Amino acid sequence: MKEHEKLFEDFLRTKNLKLTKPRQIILEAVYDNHNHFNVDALYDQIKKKYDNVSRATVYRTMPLLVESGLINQSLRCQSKDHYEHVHGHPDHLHLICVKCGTILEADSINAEKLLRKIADKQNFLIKDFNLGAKGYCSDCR
Amino acid sequence: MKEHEKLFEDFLRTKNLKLTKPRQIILEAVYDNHNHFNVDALYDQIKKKYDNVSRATVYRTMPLLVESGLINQSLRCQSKDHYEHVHGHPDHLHLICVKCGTILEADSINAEKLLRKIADKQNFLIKDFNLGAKGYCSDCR
DNA sequence: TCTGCAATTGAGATTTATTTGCATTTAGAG
DNA sequence: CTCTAAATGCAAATAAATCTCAATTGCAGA
Repeated sequence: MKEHEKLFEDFLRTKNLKLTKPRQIILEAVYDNHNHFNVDALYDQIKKKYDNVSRATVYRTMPLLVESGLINQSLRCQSKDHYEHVHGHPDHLHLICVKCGTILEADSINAEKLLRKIADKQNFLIKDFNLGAKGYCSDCR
Repeated sequence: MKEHEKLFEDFLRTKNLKLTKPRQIILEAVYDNHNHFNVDALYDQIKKKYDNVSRATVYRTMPLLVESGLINQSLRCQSKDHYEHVHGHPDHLHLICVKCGTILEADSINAEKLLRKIADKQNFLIKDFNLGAKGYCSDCR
């Protein structure tokens, strides 16, 4: 059993919930995604391999995955909720309390550096972080 | 004319658009909100003072306000698009190119410090920043 | 001030995302 | 194997966001 599956099962157990087939399939699909995704895309992806997981189940599973800390709800764009799974990658680690759900930030990570990285790769998505000042960019002034 | 109104008008002019009554009313309502809001709430707020601005116009104006840099689309959501207006407050400054729309981050701001501040005030909302690691919080271990 | 045109609007219809109700099925403890 | 709570699929219901279109408005130029 993969680690994230184990983690999810542990989480579910704490709430008297079960790791069912559909939930396994959804989790697997989530982990096949290495970028942002929305429920619709995830559903399509799942439907290619299995044809018996309903959209409603996917919708019902997302909040559980978020609460478990395995995925984040990332930006909402195009009128859709977007998610991304939490990698083992240092830049994506979370400080999540698996007992009470409390998440604390890691003090060893330089957030500014990370923001720059994100900014470089994805350009303007960093505006959602509320850091900034108005003006002109070098190309425009 | 208030400063933000002027800024919005300038922005609109660069796109051959006009600062109309409904847009003024919407902008005013946005600036009466000192926290997050969604279109629905904004619409209700407007309706209390004026009864002739349609929901469609509010929806149509939001992207313009975002593009102008006067408001952000915020991270928080419950299947609704959320916004907040950009204050003059240092923690909320944006580096927005008003010509081409390019936004650059301010290098003098310590993002980590800011993240901590946000974390302190709002607790777990920082998870949207994708910084973290799993574990237990001091209360739980 | 008047005219013409592009931009804008309101109202309602429409599309799309998300949630819910319910009968049926499933997981897992005993 | 049996029982029960949890989970599912389907379809219907909500709710959010967008679009259509006829009517209106703002503004540049005569």
